[in-house]
Amino acid sequence: MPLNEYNPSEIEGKWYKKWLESALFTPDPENEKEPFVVVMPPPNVTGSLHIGHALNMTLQDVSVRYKRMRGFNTLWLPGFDHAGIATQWVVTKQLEEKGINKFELGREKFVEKVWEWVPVARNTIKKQIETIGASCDWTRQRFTLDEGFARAVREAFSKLYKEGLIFKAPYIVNWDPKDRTAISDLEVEYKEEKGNLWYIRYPVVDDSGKETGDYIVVATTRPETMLGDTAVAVHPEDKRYKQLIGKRVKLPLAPEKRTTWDGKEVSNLIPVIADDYVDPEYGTGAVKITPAHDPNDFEVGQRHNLPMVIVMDESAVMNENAGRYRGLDRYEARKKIVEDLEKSGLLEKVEEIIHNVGHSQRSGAVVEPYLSVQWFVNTKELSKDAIKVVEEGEIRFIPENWKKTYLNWMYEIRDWCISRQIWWGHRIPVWECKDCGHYNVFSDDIYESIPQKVIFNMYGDTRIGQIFSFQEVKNYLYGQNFNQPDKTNLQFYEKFVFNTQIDQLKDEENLKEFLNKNYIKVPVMNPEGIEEEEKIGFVPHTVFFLYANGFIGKTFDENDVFDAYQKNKNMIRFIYDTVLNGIKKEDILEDKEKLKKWLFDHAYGNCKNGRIFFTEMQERFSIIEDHIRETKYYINLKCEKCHSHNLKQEDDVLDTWFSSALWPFGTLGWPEKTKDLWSFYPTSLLVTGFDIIFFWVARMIMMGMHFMKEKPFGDVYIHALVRDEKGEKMSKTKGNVIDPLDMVEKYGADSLRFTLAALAAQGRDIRLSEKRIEGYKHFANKIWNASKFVLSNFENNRGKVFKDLSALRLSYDDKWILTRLQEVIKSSVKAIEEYRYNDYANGLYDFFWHEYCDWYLEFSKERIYKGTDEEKAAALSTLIYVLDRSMKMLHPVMPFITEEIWQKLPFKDADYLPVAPYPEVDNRLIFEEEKQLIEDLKEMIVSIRNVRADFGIEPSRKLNVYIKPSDQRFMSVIQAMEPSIKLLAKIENLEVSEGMERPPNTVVAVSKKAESYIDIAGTIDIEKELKRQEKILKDIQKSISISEKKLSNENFIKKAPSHVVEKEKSFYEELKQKEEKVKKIIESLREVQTS
RNA sequence: GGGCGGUUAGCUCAGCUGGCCAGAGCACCUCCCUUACAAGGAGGGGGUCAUAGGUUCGAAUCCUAUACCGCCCA
Repeated sequence: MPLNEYNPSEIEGKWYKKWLESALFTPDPENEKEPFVVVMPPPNVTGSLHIGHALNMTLQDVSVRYKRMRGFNTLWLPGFDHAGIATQWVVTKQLEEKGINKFELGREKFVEKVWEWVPVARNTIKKQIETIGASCDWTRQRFTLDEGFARAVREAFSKLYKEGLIFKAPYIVNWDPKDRTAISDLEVEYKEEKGNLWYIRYPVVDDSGKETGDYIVVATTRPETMLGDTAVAVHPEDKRYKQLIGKRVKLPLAPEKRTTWDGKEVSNLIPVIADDYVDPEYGTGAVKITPAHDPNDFEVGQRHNLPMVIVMDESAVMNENAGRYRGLDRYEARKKIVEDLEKSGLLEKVEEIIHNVGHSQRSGAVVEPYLSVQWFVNTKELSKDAIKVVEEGEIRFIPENWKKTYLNWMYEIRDWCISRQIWWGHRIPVWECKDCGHYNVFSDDIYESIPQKVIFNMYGDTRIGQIFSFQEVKNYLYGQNFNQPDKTNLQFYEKFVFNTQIDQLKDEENLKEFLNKNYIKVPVMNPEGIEEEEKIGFVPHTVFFLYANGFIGKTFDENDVFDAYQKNKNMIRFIYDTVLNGIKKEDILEDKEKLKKWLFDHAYGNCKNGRIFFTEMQERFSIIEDHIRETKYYINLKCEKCHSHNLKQEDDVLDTWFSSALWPFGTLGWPEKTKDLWSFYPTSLLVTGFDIIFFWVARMIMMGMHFMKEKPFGDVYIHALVRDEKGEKMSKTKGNVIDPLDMVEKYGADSLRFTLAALAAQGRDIRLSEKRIEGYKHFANKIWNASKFVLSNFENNRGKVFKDLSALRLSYDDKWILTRLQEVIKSSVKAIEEYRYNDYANGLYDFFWHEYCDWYLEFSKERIYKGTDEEKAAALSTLIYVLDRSMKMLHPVMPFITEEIWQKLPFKDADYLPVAPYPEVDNRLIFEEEKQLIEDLKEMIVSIRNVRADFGIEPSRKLNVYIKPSDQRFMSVIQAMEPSIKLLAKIENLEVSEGMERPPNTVVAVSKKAESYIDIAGTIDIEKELKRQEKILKDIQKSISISEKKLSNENFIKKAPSHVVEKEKSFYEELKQKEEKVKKIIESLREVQTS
């Protein structure tokens, strides 16, 4: 069936579905073929993909599709990033628009809202990725906050903690006062801003604290932080201040007593200390030291053991340490303080300066260096192997210059602050014991059985609490999974998390039994409808709880109850605090005598101590059982140190990048030793942008080396940033993103992909213009129409087309295009393997358009329309052959149009193009001589066309042309190709002979292998022709002189490589011949002129 | 302040380890609706490759310096 007009939207929709149905992108880990693995950088679930993602996806897909066609067992694993702060930000905004405040909503409800949003964003993005044609394996789709990742994160955290590589410490962090969270160094953006440098006098005091009248002047850009000063530092060798070292100064404006972060009192008389850190040349040579609000000062403070005074709260509002400035915003306080200093004559001067101010990448707020207690990863330790593997070239950066960037950063890596004071993310798996203060870091290692691990993971995930109901567990386990909508969460656990069947949780009965057996039951009473005197209080509930869970037996006395209570006091208190906080606690249980009495009164009045029977008990307590609303279960977590149940999990969540750092192995099943992990780790290639080399790439390498003892990937291709037409960075937060779907709609995914690949030269930013995409749509159209031509002729000549070209009588042009094809196959492979996507795309563009279409197709027409069967067979078979290879080569970059066309071709060697073999060079189809002859023929045709244009002869006018070839060989080519030549050069009559003399009134076109005499049918303007030829001669002679200069240079002959010299020589010869020819023409023209 | 990169045609950019008098797309000019394609065809104009030195037989390509632009880190 012939093709209609090219309409991308008609053909792009259908193929993707078919590919997925045929599972072309789902590799088998047991396959013996060499693997090629790429993990997709997971897009954030914040909105939709921008053009930068499209570039990222396209480049990955080109490499992945290419490798798949080369026969690799190819896996491209897709997924999504929960993107902590970014996603929380998006949802917060959405809620604010509805007038909902997240703090009023509360953590649990807020996180629910985020979970509602995530699939919305996820599905949009997924659809975009599909629309672009990414050949990734959706059956392995993952999420950085899915069940498996939650487990992997806890495992990683716990291991690192136990190895001493994670610690909690007070430290200066970058504090975002708007979002009220710490952020990492990398999340701070510095911008140059105008500011002031205030010079402030600190009065020197004597031993008794009285001002001596001297001052020491310090300079600061942030005067409000002076309230937190605990020293003034000078350089130890600075003569100006030497005598002041050890003395004290009085901190102006500060209250007499301030309190350090850990509750100690600090006076407003602060010491002058000596430290090398101070640059005596800079400012006044004296520096105020604010250890709690400046990173450098913090270090000075550590060295000198200075107290640390925090003067602001989490929102950057001045706190009680600020005395009379308390309650003011930091900038109001700054203003006020400057005013007050001025009034009291303590402000020496003000200088205007330009300085770098740190802003939060996310919220834009000015970052406040702030002392707080945070969790850190000791990256110095982890960086060792991560440095080695890059230094030794085991991991390769492309382009290579990123290696240096990476290493420089790694050499000076700082501890990584991983705690974030937000709600959306992996909650830090640390449970602080409220009784002994011990930090318990739990992973599911504390359980033996898989079902228990599952429940623990659900708990650690905060999907269920430490106290949970059957219903909650059931709903979750049997509910739809986020990654794999056709699976339940339990099935996801089985397949992706534990890699095993979990029968004990499979149906409700088993599940209930499992819970009853393994967890402490907490009866939750229904207080309504109970008579006042029977209302369940703390004591009866506790006794029942102890009884129901077997802490005391069927028979018991006050000793049993007392002991059991004492043993489980923390747990009971915890449970009561959590689920029964309406009930008043009583101290009866703490006192054996009271307890005895109570038991006697309430439970077993007429029975003897220790011998009450169950039935009687039940009679009394039936009232309680009647009022059990439901039974909850309690996860029996205990402090490792004091066994208290009074544990509280950290509220903070982990930096998103902590989980994405595990991406290359977490997605493959780690910490389980799965087949996927075994077969597909380490991965082969990572394609990403340079903006996340530190955030992500470096951390994946560190974590990969640490946990897998092996690099996470071999090659790291760093692509350019796609900028908008103004050259500005597109970013999620700026909102200047371009929706690639618009481009797809207008120009088709193939055109968009081709554009991105063609622009992806290594090392430079891409400034994308829509024009460019439009241009490449024209290319797609060209492919379409050329194919239409080939296919329709094939339809009309089915029997005359052959797969094997060796049996055919190939003509010069067949051999030429086949030779060119081999060369292009070779260069395309080289380009793609070296990640020169632009060369790959442009190489194919040129070949297909300017050789296959512009020349070969045109050459072939004569034989197709008028040739013998034998000639038709050769031409059509070659056309089909080259088209087939071209579609294969173009497929990685233009998957849809190539599939559409290829499916219509004969001799298919696969069901679908994504799994068809990439073309290999066939040495039998290389014909050097014929290739050269056709190149010469092309030049001859162009020279004739040039004459037409120069003389303004319309293409419709056919000319008579006489050709004098320079040798016999070329003459036979002309004869063989005569009809085509006539067609291409629009010639009416063509005469060829070696002894051809220029007929009168003809214009001459000189080419390498021929002189063509063109009868332009009319008297020629001799003047004009002379001028034209003289110009040609001049150009030739200019080249000759350059060439002569080279060849006459002894050193060139001696030192240049021989092939260069040879080339130059033959080039010179050619020029000389041409010069000769042109000279003769000019001569004859002159003769005509004078006669 | 430290580091990295850029400066090539009017615009957007290629040009890999130095080797045919520098290329593409778009834009521009001329001619053409020739049965695959006007989303096309044929032809054309346009650059002392930022500047100044240097290395070399040979430099857009390597080195040094300068200017301007951009990015990253502190």
